[in-house]
Amino acid sequence: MTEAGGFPERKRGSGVKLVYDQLRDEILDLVLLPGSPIDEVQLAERFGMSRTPIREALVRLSGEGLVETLPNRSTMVANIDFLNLHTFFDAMTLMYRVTTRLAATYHQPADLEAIREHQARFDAAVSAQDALGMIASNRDFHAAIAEAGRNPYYTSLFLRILDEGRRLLRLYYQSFNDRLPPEIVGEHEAIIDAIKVRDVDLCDQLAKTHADQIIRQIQHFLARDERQTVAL
Amino acid sequence: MTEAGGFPERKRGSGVKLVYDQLRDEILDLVLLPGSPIDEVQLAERFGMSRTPIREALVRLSGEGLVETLPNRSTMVANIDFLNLHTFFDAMTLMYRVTTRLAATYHQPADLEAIREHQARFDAAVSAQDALGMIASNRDFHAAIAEAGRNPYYTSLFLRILDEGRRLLRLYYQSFNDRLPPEIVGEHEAIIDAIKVRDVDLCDQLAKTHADQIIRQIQHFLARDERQTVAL
DNA sequence: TGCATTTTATTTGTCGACAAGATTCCGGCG
DNA sequence: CGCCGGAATCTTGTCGACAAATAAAATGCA
Repeated sequence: MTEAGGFPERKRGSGVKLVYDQLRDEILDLVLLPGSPIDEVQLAERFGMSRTPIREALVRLSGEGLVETLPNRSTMVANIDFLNLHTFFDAMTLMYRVTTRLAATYHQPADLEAIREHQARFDAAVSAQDALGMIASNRDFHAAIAEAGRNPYYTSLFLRILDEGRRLLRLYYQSFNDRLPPEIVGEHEAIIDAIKVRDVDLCDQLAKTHADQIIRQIQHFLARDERQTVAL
Repeated sequence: MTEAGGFPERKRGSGVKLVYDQLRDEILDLVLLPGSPIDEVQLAERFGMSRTPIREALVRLSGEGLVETLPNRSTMVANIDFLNLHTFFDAMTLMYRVTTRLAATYHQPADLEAIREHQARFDAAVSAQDALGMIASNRDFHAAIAEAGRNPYYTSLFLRILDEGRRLLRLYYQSFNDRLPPEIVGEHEAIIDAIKVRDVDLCDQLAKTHADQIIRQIQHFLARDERQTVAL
């Protein structure tokens, strides 16, 4: 399990970002399950560095709500609050709408290219029936739209929501190995077109429909999941 | 300047919060001016602790955008981006509206009391012509409304926006020693009433008017400030 | 004198160590 | 047999020290 100190040399100051990115990915991909404790010493050994940079990465993750830390007690991966999912859905819908509207107004040519690129990747994931790829590229697609809207306040909240959503979806795909509804591809295309012709109202409407679609999907999974849980 | 080690004994784990709160206040109150560098060693001496907790507090502040940190270089108090104030105004208006609407729907009796308490404090500050007290209690007033709305996603973004606004207002009050328009008191009362009777649409409308009022005020200050700057 | 380069000094990022809380384990007592 | 309290163990928060990276100063050269 442990290794003979064979760690790649890393530049000064890169350690925190490394462990931050890695931990973040593992949390969002549910490699680290919600509620599971995080041991600083263990991480330090794993990454071959001292506890200090690990600690800083954890503080950052805590700031983004991906990790919960009780004073003098172990920090753990943030739980998913199933009881208040409606607040999540509400915020998600609003952010979908607002960012898409703003993208229609403020986007520049380069933005459309970036958005199309992510959509292509999403399309490829759909063809390959790669559920996890779909989840990731769907997130990137909407993140690119938010970027095009050029409002950092919205973007930061939206990114947080998208990540939380990624975690949620991943939870269900992991359990049931399911697929996202194919309508989503077409909806993405429609959104791109609406952004391109700068039709704000259409963007708003499409974003709302799109959000509803995804929410319905999640609720569908959730209902199924509850049935199984009860069955046991 | 330096002291003979006479620091109040503090509990283990309280150090970070102490320095975090203190720094945060000083940043928002413009005691620490935007763009001014922050010296970790100096802070460590000032608070009578090692650099480690200082560092953690700075990382937290950086996560909230109150501090900007370049790798291997000095961290400094975050600048105010005057060129993109419109994104700030846009987000502020939306958050005013959304949180007030949600408060109308989800508030409970205790919430109204808290809101009224902050409004009373705001009123007192107005009577005392205490501009800084007005700024602070205005922020708390709206924060309490957001809390009553019970959507942590909105609340966290709104708090960040309110703090940024506090810094902006403080900037102008510091320069001109001015007063907020008295209409605000009445607007607050109207908002409280609308929340109490759970009139969502009225809340929305009042929140928008209120946001416009404050934005106009800030822009008014900003225009004046530009004139003075040019005059020099 | 002015510019480029080396040297010094300052500041940050990381480390290992240690002590305060917390947790677990264990034995004593009711 | 179960509950309580203390000892041992583990984890976290904080510290001082050191080395890399940067900034500042000093030196050399044109």
